[in-house]
Amino acid sequence: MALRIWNTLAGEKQLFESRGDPVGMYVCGMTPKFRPHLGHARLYVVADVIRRTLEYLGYGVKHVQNFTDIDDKIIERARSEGIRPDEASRKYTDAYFEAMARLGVRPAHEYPTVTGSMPSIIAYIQGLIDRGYGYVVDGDVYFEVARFPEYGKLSGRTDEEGLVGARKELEPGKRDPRDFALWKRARPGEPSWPSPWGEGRPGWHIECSTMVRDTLGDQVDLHLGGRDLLFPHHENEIAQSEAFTGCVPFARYWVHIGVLQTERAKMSHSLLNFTTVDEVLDRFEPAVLRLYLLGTHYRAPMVFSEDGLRGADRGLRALRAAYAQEGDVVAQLEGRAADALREFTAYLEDDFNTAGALGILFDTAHELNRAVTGEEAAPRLRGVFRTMIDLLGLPMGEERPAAAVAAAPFVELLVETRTALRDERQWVLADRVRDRLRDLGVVLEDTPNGTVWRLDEGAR
RNA sequence: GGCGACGUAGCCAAGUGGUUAAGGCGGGAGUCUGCAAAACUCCUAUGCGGCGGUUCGAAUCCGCCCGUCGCCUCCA
Repeated sequence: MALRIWNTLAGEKQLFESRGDPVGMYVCGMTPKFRPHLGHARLYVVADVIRRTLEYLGYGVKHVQNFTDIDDKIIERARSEGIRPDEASRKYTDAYFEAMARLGVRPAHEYPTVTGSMPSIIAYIQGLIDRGYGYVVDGDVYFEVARFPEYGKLSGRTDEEGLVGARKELEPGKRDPRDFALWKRARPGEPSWPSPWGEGRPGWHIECSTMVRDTLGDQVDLHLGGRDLLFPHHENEIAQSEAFTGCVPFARYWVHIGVLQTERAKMSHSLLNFTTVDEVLDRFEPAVLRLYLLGTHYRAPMVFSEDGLRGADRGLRALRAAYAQEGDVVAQLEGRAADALREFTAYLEDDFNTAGALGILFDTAHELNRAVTGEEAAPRLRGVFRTMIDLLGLPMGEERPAAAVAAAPFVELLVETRTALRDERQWVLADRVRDRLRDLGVVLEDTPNGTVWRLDEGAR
C-alpha cells in the first residue's frame, strides 16, 4: 500500500510522490497573541502524526513551522497587557512550545519568524513589484490579482462578486477588491521597519511565501494549515509564490485540517469562545487530549465536548493496561500481529485516517489482554502494539496531575491502613475507606500486586 | 447573497458500489474477586437526515429538499 493524501488543490485523494529527500513540510504556525487553544492543538497534533507517518514509511522529513510574530492582534494584546509587542509575541511563543511539549508534539526543524525575516520579505516584495505583480500606493504595497490569472485555483473562488462579498467595500488605493497588502504603511505608535516604500510592516500573507522559499526552496511537497486559512491566506500565498518564482505548483499537496468548534461556532481567539490547552491539561493528562483529538478524521469538523474528553480518558486507561501487560510464553499470534500492523498502517496511509487506525489499536489491545489472560503472551503482538502507539505519539507513561501529587502521601497512608484492615478481614471498615475515598474522587483498585489508586477523571 | 463541507446506534466515530455497517464511551447480563475495580465473554443500528433516481445490487453515485457548520473580515 502506498500513501495517499487528499490534496485540496486537486479536490481528490492522490498518490503521494515526493520530489526528493527530505520531504519538505511547511505548517502554517500561529500568531502568538494568546495561549494556544484546542483548535491549535488539533492542527499541530495532526501535523505531528502526519510527520510520524511519513517517517515510518521511510521518508526523511524537513518540517518548518512559522510564527507570525507581528500583526494587529499582537499589538492590541500587548497594549492591553501594558507590554511591548515583541514581549507579547515572545510570551505566547513560549506558551506554544510549553503546550506542545506536553502534548508530545515533536519540534519542527526550523521556526522562522516575520521579524527575523525582514530583509528577505522586503526583497521578495521588491521582486514582485519588479515582475509587475505589485504596485505602490502612498507607502502601501498591494499585490495585483488581475495579473495572476490562476488566482482562485485552490479555493475555487473565481467570481469577483463572490470574492468581494456583500459587506466588503473597495478600499481606497486598491485597483481591484481582490488585491491584498504586501506591505502596510506604518501607523503612529506601532512597530515598523524601514523599506524602499517607507516605514511599515509586512502584510499578512507575504511572510509565508518568503519563509517557505528561504527554508524549503521554490516548491514544497506538503503545505498544512487550518481549513480556515484556505481563503484568502493560502490562495494569496500561491499567487505570491508562483508569481515570484514561476515554479508551479508552489505546494504539491495542500492539506487542510478541519476546524474545532464549540457547540455553536468555531473556536477562535476573536470570538472568545475558546478553551486553552492549559485549561484542559489542568484536568486531563496530555495523552487524553491527544487520543481525543485523533478520534476524528482530520478533515472533518469536530465539535469539542467535555464528555468526549472523559470517554478518551477511559479509553486511554484501557490502552495503558494493555501496554503494561507482561508475559513470557510465546504465542501463536505472529500472523495476527503482522495483519494488525498492516491494517493499522493502511489506515494511516489512506489520508492519515487516525480514527480508523484507532479501531485497530483498540482491537489489538484487546487481543493482547486476551493473550495474556489466557497465559499466552504475545511478544510480537506487544511489539506491533507499541509501534502503533508510537505512530500516534500517545504517551503511555502516566503523568499525574498536580492534585494527585499533592494528595499522594495522604492517599498512600489510607491505602496502607486499609491494606492492614483487609489483612485482618475487616471488610466493613476497609470498604468504608474505599467508598469514602471514591466520594472524594479517589478510585482504589485491588490487584494481585497490591492496591493502586488514581484520581477519577474530571475530578482533577 | 456567493462558494464549500458535513448529517451513520443514547453520545463520539470509521466505512465512498457487493459477505453478518469497524472501534470508543455509556448501558445490560455473566466469569473472576471477600465485595468492588480492572481484565475477559456475550448483548446493545433489518438500518446510515428526508424524498426520488441510476444499478442485478447504494450508507457509499446523481437530483431535489431539510438541518448544522465553515469561508467570503482577524483566525489553526
